[in-house]
Amino acid sequence: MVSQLSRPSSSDRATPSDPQRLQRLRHTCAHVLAMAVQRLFPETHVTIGPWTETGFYYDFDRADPFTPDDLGRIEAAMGQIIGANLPIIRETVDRDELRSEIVQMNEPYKLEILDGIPLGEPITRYYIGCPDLISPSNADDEPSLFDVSALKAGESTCWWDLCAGPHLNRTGEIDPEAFALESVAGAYWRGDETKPQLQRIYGTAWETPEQLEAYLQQKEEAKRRDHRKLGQELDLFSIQEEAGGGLVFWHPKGARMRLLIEDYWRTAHLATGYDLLYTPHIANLDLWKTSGHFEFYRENMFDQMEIEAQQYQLRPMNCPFHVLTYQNKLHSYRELPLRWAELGTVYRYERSGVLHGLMRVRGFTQDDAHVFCLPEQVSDEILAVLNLTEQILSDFGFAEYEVNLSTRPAKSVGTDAIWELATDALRQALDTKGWAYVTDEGGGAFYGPKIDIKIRDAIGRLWQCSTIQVDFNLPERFDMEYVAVDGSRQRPIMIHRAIFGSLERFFGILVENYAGDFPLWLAPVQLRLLPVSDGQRDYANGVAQTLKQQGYRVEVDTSGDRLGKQIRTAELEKIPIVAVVGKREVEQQTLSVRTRQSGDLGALTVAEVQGRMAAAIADRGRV
RNA sequence: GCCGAUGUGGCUCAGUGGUAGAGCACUCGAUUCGUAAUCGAGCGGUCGCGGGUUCAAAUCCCGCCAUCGGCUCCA
Repeated sequence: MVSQLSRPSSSDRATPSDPQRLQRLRHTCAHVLAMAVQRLFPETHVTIGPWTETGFYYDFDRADPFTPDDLGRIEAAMGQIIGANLPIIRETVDRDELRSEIVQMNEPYKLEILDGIPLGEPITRYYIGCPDLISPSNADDEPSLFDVSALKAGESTCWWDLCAGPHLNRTGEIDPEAFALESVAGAYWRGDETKPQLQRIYGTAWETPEQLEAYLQQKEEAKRRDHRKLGQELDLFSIQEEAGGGLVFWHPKGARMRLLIEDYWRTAHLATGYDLLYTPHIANLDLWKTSGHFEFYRENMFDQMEIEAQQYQLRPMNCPFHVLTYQNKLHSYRELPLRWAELGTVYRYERSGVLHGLMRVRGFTQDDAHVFCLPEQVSDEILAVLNLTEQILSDFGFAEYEVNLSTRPAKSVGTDAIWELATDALRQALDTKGWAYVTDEGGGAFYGPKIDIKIRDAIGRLWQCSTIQVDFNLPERFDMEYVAVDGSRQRPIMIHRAIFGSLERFFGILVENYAGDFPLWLAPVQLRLLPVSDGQRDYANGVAQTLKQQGYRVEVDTSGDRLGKQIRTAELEKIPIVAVVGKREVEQQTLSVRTRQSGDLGALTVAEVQGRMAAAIADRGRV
């Protein structure tokens, strides 16, 4: 038994292998964490602790909060448990025996879990360091929690958790250099906010220290790209306490970029058969009662305001306005499909704790559109939306997607026939497009099935932006009609779709994707001219004027700083191209060009610079 | 909304009960300069807001607001 207490040798730790092993490892880490916590804080109740994408967590019930300091102590204790290489033993147990044991231990959450296991299912527990296997002589040299001789009477090194498993065989199989505790957060028991709030300790765990290092670097990279940080540094936008949380101020540079995005979007839509609408940001509350939002979406709506004894509502969505526009006259089947798009600003009440930079705000602009069409047009319209989505997203540098098709949920409106028609239309469009997708059975909205598209960014993260939804509800509620071939009144099908989703959010994603280093066509300032000394200021201004007249975003550094400083400033502002203007350049009527992408390009004429910029803009690339 | 953390000049951050600090930015002066920081001076803060304790509060206590990490929710 001595070997079981020895420090783990490197051979105990497997080299990278299968994902199941990694999950076991992470799950075991969660147990080791819980064991360490209960050793250090015996009054703590345990609950659940699963593995996650990057590690593990365990939820605890304890009156006092865990401090960052505690985290360090817990991590050290985990290191000791791992160092002691304790055996992990699975035991199938009798439900009633275990029940009385849990009652005696006063672990109410475990009791709830046990009682939730269906009768007849095997019940297992996992021991770490079964006391029978450990004798005092085996204690390690250095005093530790698991130095048995240091234990008080009645204490043991043994710890167990009710758990289905699976786990590693010994704690020593965890590489002590490949895990780390990350943070403490509140979490509700069973994810239900009416239930007690627990303290969740998050950790990360990997097979090797190198993998841990890579993960930590990825985290650093994400931090470096954080749109909130870059938004401040590059002076793109702000969110101000005085105005309120979740309300975005677009600064000149951010606004310039937004304008470019909007112009691109409008052009693309007009070119693909859309018409554009502008509709109000508030409307009579009755509209929202008709649409059903007041009943079903109220918790996300700002409070109503009273205007001359009428209730008005700030809009959380654009769709009712587009429906009203449709209702303003009688439509023939010959007019359909109607494709109406609007950069529609909406306001939604979000609980203060969920606000997050540009990603989650209270006022935002959707690149919304609604297609009103005949049933037989649905499939083609969906396909057209998919094509437009691909064109737009790829122009912004996103070429990889993950697609979900969500089908009819249990609670829903509409007939089987119409659900089938719509779901088939979505499926058929995806098949024609040739996109692989995952079906989320029952994941659709109550009013219709939908396709969601996630884009993968430069560091591999997925962001859900685009959504295409078929809606049977609003046409019904508003009694929408068109006149069919036979003169009868028929109900059109309505498709909601957004490609960016929210301009604010998409802009945030762009910032993170490019780490603020935008391709030339999006860069708020494309070229900055740097005069070496005051004598070149007029020439620089002249060149800037010429290029500005051609539509380029050009400015002259007016700081009076030395060249080195001007270059440093431009680099920090991530300006794609700088052009040094000194005596030489003025004499030869050239610019000495330096780009972020390619470094020093030497002396070029203004026409040459203009040509290179035009080429880079045309292919949405860099100089 | 809930749990925890944080909040000090425009920005990044020192300052744990005794006269509010630094760097950058900004302004002014000198320098007219060749590819990532020229030198000097100056301006600038009721220390998130409101209350309380104390002779004395950025510092201790209470409430609120905002931000950050999560939960829940979601574009």
